[in-house]
Amino acid sequence: MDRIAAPDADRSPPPEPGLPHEGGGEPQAQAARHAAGPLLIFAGAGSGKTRVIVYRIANLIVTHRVPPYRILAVTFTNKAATEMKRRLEGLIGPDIVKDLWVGTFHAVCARLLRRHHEAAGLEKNFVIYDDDDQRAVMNRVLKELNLDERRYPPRQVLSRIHAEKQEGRGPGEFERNGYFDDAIARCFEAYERHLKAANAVDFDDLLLSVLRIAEDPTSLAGEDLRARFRHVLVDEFQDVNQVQYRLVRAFCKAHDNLCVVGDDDQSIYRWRGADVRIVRGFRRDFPHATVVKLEQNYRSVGHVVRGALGVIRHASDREPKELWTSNADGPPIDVVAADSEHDEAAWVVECVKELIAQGVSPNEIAVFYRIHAQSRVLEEVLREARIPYQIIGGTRFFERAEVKNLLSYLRVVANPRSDVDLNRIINVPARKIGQSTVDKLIQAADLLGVSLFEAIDPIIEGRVPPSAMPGAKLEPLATAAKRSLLGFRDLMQGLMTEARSASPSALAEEVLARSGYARMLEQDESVESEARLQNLRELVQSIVDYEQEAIAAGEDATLEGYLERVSLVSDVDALVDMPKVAMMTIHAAKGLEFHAVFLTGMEEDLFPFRSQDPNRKGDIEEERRLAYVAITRARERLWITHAARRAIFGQTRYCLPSRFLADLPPASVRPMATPTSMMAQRRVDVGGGGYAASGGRFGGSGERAWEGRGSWEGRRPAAQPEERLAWSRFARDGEAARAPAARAVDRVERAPGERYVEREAVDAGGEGGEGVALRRGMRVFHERFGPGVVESVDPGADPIATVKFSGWGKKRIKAAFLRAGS
DNA sequence: CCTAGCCATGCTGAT
DNA sequence: CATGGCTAGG
Repeated sequence: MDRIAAPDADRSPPPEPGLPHEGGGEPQAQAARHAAGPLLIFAGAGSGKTRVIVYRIANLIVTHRVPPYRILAVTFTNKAATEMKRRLEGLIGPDIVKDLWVGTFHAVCARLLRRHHEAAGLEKNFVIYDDDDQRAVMNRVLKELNLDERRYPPRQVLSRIHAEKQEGRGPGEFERNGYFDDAIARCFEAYERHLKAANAVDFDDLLLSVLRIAEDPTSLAGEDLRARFRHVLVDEFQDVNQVQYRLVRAFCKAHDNLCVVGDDDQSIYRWRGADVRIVRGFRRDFPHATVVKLEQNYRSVGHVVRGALGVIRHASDREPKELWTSNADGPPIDVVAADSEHDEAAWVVECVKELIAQGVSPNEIAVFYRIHAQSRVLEEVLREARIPYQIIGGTRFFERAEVKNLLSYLRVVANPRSDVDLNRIINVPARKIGQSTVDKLIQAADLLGVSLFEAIDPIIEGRVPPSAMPGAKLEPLATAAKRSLLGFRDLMQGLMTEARSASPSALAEEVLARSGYARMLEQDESVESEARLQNLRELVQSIVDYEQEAIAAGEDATLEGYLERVSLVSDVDALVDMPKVAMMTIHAAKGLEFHAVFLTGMEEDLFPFRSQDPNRKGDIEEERRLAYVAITRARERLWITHAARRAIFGQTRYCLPSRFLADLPPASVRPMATPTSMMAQRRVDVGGGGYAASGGRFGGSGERAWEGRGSWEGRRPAAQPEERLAWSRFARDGEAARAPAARAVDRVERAPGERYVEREAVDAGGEGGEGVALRRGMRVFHERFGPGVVESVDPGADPIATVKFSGWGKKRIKAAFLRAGS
């Protein structure tokens, strides 16, 4: 009976495709056996695309005798790369696998760029600047150009620049429209100049630099890049940007042995330059391409597949395809109405507990959310319940201040020209080098045209080297500042000397000891300092891990090697196979699958997300595809939760269920409400005549395929009318809400114990209808637009309210046409 | 001239 | 609500 304890027992595995001894006429096998020329695989969610790539690589090596080092397989995360290697090792053995080029675009390009750094005008020890570093550079640039950072927010300027770079354009090709763009163009130019001076690259540069080399017909390095690979495979092809596409085309120029696997329905990275048109235009670019469609889903139960299809069916502009499955229906999707984010979290934890009690391993359970800010409440409740969990992303380990500080020390040791890193640590721990001293140092560096580190000696000695501009004059430093600066220089030089002989981990220990960083934290006996020390120990351990891995792979463990790896890992990659419940954003969930999935915060404005900032326009279509990705991660059990109110970004919002919920086929859904939510509901029923009698969209029909089936019914009976209400009354057609109007109930911030107070207020309110005052945050119902939330009210004899409706947006409505909604 | 504490202001998603 | 810029104190 227990399908939970044995998750995939009733699932037949897909046919084994593609190994030489295998026959098979399935699309999977066809794709795996395809040997030469362009190949496009449209792979629906759960159709086994990783399997196809793995078998195809094995086939190329075993049958077609392609040397492994001539094969490049690009994945989207390091985790996917690791998984791919693991599976290949089982097929063809570790010795062959270690010669393959498997990795993310960024990791592969970093490796190639180390090899061809000269062609890109970089030193071999270049460092990779992350978001924070980039912002620091941009702040300096804005200051240098005398631009007001209120008018030119560093984030926005950077995002413009990244957009350009992702299209393959440099400052020279920047198209200006108006004088605002002139400023951006100057920032762009200065930003590039600063990176270059610091011997640093950003993420875009990793790809762009390699691309420029690869597309250069005259350079030897370019020739090497174009001839290096004989087969190129790209996973998640729907999410490549122009630069990445040009890159793979350059790699394949000689032979067109390009195999791409993608699903336009899962394109969720448009905001970072991904261009779905690339996958859609592939057949135009490669008219002789073989096209294979994988449309059978082997992963999920029927209800989950149909739920996902319901959502994606409404997407405009998709490649025609129809995902299907022969898997059993399985349990329906539970759509759960909660009262608040706390109520939602409590529900999730209860369900998780139950799953674990059923024997489901915690690492087969995942909790998804749209944005990181949602994770905190969930985390608190899980911790309280002593359920092991792991948060993927968020305030990531490598973004913690202490971790970044230690890394900055190491990066300066590796590359003294890295100004951002030097600036970060020059006074950490505090060593009496304050802002004014640093300012003078920056000024000196600008004047002399050298890095901050190189400017230390000249400024201390007050001498101007002959290379400097004529007439250059340095701001004199106070004696105390000179001494501090000298101490810092000696510290760093000592560490650089140490680095020549010590291992990276030993060097890290030295940094902590000599810089006084460890002592600073030890002296402060606060809990935070304790945690920071622990994080630093963890970081040192990660260096040790790296060294051991490098030795095992027969490579040298270098500081540069470690720093590069650290710059490119994401937390998804760190997802360990320990029995922990995984919590992550949906973006991080792409490519993963779990037995049970909780998709939380399914509310308008949160998912689909809409920014407060009216200048930033969301993309509903991309949000829809994101919902599709989320749903298709679940193999068997899927809960989708939404809350009626949610405190987020420092304010309480009143929320409508997401429009995507209305797209789920009713027959695959089991609507529910948390106990607290039901209480809230009953209050309204008492006050206004109630929805209970109305039944609702799912009430009384024969649509409930789940009725009386499966062990879940017994444990969590859901067929009580009340429990369906909170969900059903927001069904898209608004049918459920034809019930007699409930009167105004303002649910603002009321503790559970206060609910009778509220009810009294309702009872005292007199007749329904006119006498009801509309208030901000109140839920209302309109005959045509359905349920909505009041945003503001223009008072008067005939008040007009601005109401936000699910799926309709904001409308101005006369209060007389509105009924209280709940 | 440095440092520590205060107040204010932006916030999706990630290699 | 967290980082960061700013001010007052040392």
